[in-house]
Amino acid sequence: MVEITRKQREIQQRTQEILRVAKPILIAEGLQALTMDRVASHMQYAKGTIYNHFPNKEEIVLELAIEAMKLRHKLFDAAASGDRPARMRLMTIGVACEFYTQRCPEEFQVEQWMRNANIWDKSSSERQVIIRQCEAGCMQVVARLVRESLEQGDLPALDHLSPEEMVFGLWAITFGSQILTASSPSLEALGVFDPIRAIRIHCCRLLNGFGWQPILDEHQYLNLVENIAAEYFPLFEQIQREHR
Amino acid sequence: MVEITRKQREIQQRTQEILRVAKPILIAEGLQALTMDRVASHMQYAKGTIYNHFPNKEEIVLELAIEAMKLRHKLFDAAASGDRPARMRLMTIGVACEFYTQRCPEEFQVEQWMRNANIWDKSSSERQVIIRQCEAGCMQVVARLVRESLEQGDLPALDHLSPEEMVFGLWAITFGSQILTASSPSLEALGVFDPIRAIRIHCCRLLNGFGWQPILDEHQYLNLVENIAAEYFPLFEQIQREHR
Amino acid sequence: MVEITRKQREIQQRTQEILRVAKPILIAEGLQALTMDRVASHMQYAKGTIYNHFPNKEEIVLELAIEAMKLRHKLFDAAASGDRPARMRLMTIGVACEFYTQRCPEEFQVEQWMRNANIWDKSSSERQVIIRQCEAGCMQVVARLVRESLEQGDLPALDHLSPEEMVFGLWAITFGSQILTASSPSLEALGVFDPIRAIRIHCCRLLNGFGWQPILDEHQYLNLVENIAAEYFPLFEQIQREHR
Amino acid sequence: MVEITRKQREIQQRTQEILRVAKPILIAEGLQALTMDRVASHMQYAKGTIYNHFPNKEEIVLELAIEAMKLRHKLFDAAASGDRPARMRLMTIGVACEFYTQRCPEEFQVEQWMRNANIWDKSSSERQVIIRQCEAGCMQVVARLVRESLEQGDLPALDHLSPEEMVFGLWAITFGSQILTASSPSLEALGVFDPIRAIRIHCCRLLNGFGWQPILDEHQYLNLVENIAAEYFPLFEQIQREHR
DNA sequence: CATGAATGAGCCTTCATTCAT
DNA sequence: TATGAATGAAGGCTCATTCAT
Repeated sequence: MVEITRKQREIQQRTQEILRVAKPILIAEGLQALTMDRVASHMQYAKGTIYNHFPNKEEIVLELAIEAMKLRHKLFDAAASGDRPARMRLMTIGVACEFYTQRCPEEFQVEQWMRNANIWDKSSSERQVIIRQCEAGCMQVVARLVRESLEQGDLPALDHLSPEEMVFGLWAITFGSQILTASSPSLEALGVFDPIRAIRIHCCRLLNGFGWQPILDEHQYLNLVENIAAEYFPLFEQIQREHR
Repeated sequence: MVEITRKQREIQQRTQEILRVAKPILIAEGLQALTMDRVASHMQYAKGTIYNHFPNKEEIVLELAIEAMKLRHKLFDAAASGDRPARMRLMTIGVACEFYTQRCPEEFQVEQWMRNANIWDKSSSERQVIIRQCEAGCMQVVARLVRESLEQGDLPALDHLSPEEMVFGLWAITFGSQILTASSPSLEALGVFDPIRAIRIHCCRLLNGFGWQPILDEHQYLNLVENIAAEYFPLFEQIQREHR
Repeated sequence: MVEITRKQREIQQRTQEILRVAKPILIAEGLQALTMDRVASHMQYAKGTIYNHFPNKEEIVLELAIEAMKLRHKLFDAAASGDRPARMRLMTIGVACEFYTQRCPEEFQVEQWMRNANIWDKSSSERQVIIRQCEAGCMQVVARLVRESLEQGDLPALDHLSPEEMVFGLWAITFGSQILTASSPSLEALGVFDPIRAIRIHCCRLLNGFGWQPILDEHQYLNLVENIAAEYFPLFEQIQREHR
Repeated sequence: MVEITRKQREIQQRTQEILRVAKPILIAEGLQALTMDRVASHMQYAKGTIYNHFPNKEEIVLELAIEAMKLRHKLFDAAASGDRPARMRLMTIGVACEFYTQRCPEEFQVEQWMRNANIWDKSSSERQVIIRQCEAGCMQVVARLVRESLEQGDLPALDHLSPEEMVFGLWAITFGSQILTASSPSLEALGVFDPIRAIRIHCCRLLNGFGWQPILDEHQYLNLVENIAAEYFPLFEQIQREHR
C-alpha cells in the first residue's frame, strides 16, 4: 500500500514536471515548438516516458489548460465571496479577470491554445469533459450572482435572457477585448488607447443598461474598480502563489 | 499593351485559383493542413508555380484574410449608409456582423487564422499593412457613426472614452461572442441557448446604458433587429455574390 | 554587314554584362549561390536570355576563368619581358603571382572554382580547350625562361627534369601555398606567421638549389623582390585596369 | 554496464557504416551528390536515423576528414621514427605523402573536400577543432625534425623563417603538386610527364638550397627515395590496413 | 517502467531548364 | 530573339510515434 502510494506520488510528480517544462515552451514559441523531443531534453526523463504520462502533446496542452482554468475558478470563487452587494461582487469578478489576464498571462495564453481546433480534435474525451466542467464551474459562479440579484430585486427581471445568457454577454465582452488586445498589433493606431479602462466603462454602462442596482456613473465606477483592485489583488496573488 | 494585359489577367486568375483551392483546406482542416503540396495537388499547376505567386503559405492565408476583410468592409459600408438615425445604422452594422459570421463563415474563420502569431511572423510587411488598413477602415465606419451621434446630440458626451474606444467595446462583445460560439463546443450545456439573441440584447442594453437615443426596450429592439435583418440580408447577399 | 556587326557587338556586351553580374555572386557566395535567377534579377534581361548566351551556369564560371587566366597571362608576359637576367625575370613572375593573388583576389578565386570537378564535367569541351590553352600559355612563358637560362648557362643542365617540370615545381609551391593560406583558417596557430615571405625564401632556396645564377642569399633575395614589386606593381596595376 | 557498452558499440558501428557508405559517394561524385537520401538508400536505415548520428551532411564530410587526417598522422609518425638522420626521416615523410596520395586516394580527396568553405561554415565547431588539432599534429611531426636538425647542426640557422614556416614550404610544394596533378586534366600536354619524380627532385634541390646535410645530388636522392619507398611502403600498408 | 534509436511520411523550399508567346 | 511562368525532381530537415531492450 505504502509502496503503491509512493509510486503514485512519483508519477504525479513526473506529470507535474512535464507540465512545468512544457508550459514555457508553449507560451514562448507556440504549439509547433512544443515537441516531445524538446520536453524530454529539458528534463531527466526520456521521450518514451513522457508518452507514458500523456498519449500525445495535445493532451499536455489540455492538461495545462485544466490547471489554468482551475486557477481562474479559484479567483472567481474568491471574488464572488463575501457579503457585499451582488453587483459589487460581480465587479470583483471583472477585476479577477483583469488580474488573470495581466498577472497570469501564461495561464491566459494556455486557455487560448486550448481553443485551437487541432488540440480539441486530437485529445481524449476524458480531459475534454474536465475542461467543460471547469468552464461550467466558472460560468456558474457568475450566474449565481445574477440569480441572487434577480431574487433580491437588485436586477430587474430578464425577459428573454437566461442568467447564463446574461453572463455570456459579460464573458464575451471581457474575452473579446482581451483577444483583440493580444492579437491586434496596434490598437493604438486604431484610436484605442486604454482598452482596459474602455472595457471597464462598457461593463458599467452595460450593467446600468440592465438596471442592475446600484446604478453607478462612470466616475464612481472607475474609482470603485480601482478600490476593489487595490483590495483584492493581494488576495488574488496569494491564490496564484498557492496554485503551485 | 493588350498582350501585357492579357498575361497579367492570366496571372491574376491563377492567383485567384490558388486562393480558391487553399480556402476550403484552411477552413476545414486548419493551418497545419494547408500545405503547398496539397494546394498544388488540387489544381493543374505544380508546386513551384504556386511559389511564383506566393512566397510561402502564410502569405496565402494573409491574402485570404485581406479578401475577407474587404468583404466585411463592404458590408459595413452598406450597413452604415442611408438617412436613418445613427443608432439604427449602428444596429444595421450589428446585423452585418451577424450576416458575416453566419453567412460568410469561411471569411469569418479566415479572419481568425489571420490572428495567429505564426502567420503574422512569416509574412511580408506589405500584406500586413493592407490588413491593418482594412481593420482601420472597418473601425472608422463605426467610429464615424459615434462621432455623428455625439455631434447631433443622440449620444451624450463620453467623458473618458474616445469614439474608437466606444467602438472597441462593441467590437469586443460581438467578436468575443462569436469566438466563444465557435470554440466552445457546448454553449447549450452551459445554459446559453441562443447566443445570437443574447448578444443582441446585450448590445441594446449597452447602447441604452450609454444613453444613445432612441432608447429602446428589449422587445422593440429585437423586433427592429429582425426587421433590419429582413431588409438588409438581401442587400448583403448581393454584396457577397459580387465579391466573387 | 553593319547591321550584323552591331548585333554582334550587342551580344558581346550582353555576355560581358552577364559575366560582370555573375562574378561577385560567385566570389562572395560560391557556386551554389550562383543562380540563373539571381543573375537575371541583377540585370535588365530575363533568365531565358542568359540561356541564349550560356547553355548552363558552369559555362559562365568557365568563361570567367578564361578571363581570369588571360589576365594572369598578360601579367606573366609583362613580367617576363625586358633584358634582365632570366632569374630576375623569373622572380618578377613570382611577384606577378603575388600581385595576382593579392590584388586580383576575385580572378584568383575564380581559377579555384574552375578546378571544381562539377564544373569541368558539365561544361562544353570548346571552353575547356581554351582553358587548357591559357594554362599552357602561362606555363610556356615560364618554361621559355628556363630554356633560355639553360642555353645561356645560367642554369646547369637538368638531368631528369624537362623545363616544364622545372616550372611545375615552382607552380606547385606557389599555388599550394596560396591554397593553404586561403583555406587553412589559422596558419598562425600552426606557427606560420608570414606565409608570403616564407614562400619567397623557399623559392630563393629552391633556385639556389638548382644552381640558378645569380645565386642570391636570403637577404639579397628578399630585398630584390621588394624592389621588383615596387617597380612592377604599377605596371601590373595598369594591365589590370586595361583588362576591362 | 555491459548493457550500455553494447549499445554504445552498436551506435558506433552504425556511425561507421554511415561513413563507409558516404565515402565512396563523396569520392566518386562529389559533395553535391552526397545526399542524406542517397546515404540512407544505400543502407538498411532510414534518413531520420542518419540525422540521429550527424546533424547534417557537412558533419559527415568532416568526420571522414578527421579519419583521413588521423591516418595521415599515423603515417607521418611512423615515417619520422627511428634513429636515421633527420633529413632521411624527412624524406621518409615525403614518401609517406606520396603513399598517402597514391594509395589512399580517397582519404586524400576527402581532405580536399574538407577545405570547401561550405562545409566549414555549416559544421559544428567541435569537429572543426579536432580537424585543426590533426593538422597541427602533422605539422609538428615535421617541425620537430627541423628543430632537431637545427640543434644538431645538420641544418644551418634559418634567419627569417620559423621551423613551421620551413615546413610550410614543403607542405605547399607537396600539396600544390598533388592538387595540380588531380585537377589539371592534362599535365602531360603541358610538358609535365612525371610530376612525382619532378617534385622529388624539387624537394631535393630545396633542401640542398637550405644546406640541409647530408647534401645529396639528384641521382643519389632519387635512388634513396626509391629505397625508402621500398622499405616503408609495407609498413605504411600495414598502418593503412589497421586503420580499419 | 524507462529508454531512446529508428522510423518515414511529410514539410517547405530551391532551381536548372523548357517552351509558348 | 527575348521573355518569364511553369515545371517537378530533389534537397535538407522535422517529429510524432513505435518498440526492442
